[in-house]
Amino acid sequence: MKIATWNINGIKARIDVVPAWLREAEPDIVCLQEIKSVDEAFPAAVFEALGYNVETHGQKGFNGVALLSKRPLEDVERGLPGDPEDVQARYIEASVSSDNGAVRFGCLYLPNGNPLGSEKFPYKLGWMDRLNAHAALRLAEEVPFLLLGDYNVIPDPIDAATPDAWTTDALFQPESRGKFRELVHLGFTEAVRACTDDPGTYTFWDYQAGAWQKNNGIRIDHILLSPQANDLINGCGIDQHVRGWEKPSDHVPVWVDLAA
DNA sequence: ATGCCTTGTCGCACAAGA
Repeated sequence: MKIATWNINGIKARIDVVPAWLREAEPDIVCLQEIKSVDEAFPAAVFEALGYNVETHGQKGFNGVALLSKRPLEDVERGLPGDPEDVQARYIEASVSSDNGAVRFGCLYLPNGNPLGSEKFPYKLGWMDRLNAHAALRLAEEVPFLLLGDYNVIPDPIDAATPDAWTTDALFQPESRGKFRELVHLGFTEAVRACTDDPGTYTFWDYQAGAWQKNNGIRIDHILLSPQANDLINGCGIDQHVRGWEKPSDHVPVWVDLAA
């Protein structure tokens, strides 16, 4: 079972590229972020025609997450627990049944947090605290569980082509990196780093200043595996070539293959 | 240092992204 995450930066603008990648990669489950669409406007029929079940947690103009799955999506939960006042659509969670039992997964779009000094940075850190608390509860269930998405965190200097350029950015602050590390240390395996320690392994390249052509990227889209999910892992990958397609998102798909 | 691009918005410039 291949399960992927991809920040598509707007479903309307990516209505050709996303199906093209689905046909090529044939993932079983896809976690989409930044659909920038309300639920009613999400083009579910396009994906249903490709054999996917669709669940969305949308918002007008910004944010928004969605799940595509060839197997039925069960026990869907929308929104990150812990703050009823939070109206930003950044989290959706569901389960599928497999030959090796149920697999549960959360699709997240973690706040960017820039600029430092604004209210956006503490919002990011608070959101991370809520994510970590929720993740701890899921880990205690001792079942296959994955947290996939755009974390907006550069974990380590090796995860940026030019780490010095990010020292004043919310994505690379010690607080952001520390909370991400705390999350992993709850007991997750970070899939991509378990598969490769190669530098130059990025998932995002800015649209500006020829970042893609220069491979001036960062690695901010991650897949975390509970121990029970990690036991099932066959491999993982980053479909970097998609960044070179016409009208691309600035992020590319990241995926894991599970024996499930 | 700033903008570099791209997206969505009841647009005719702007906010937000990372």
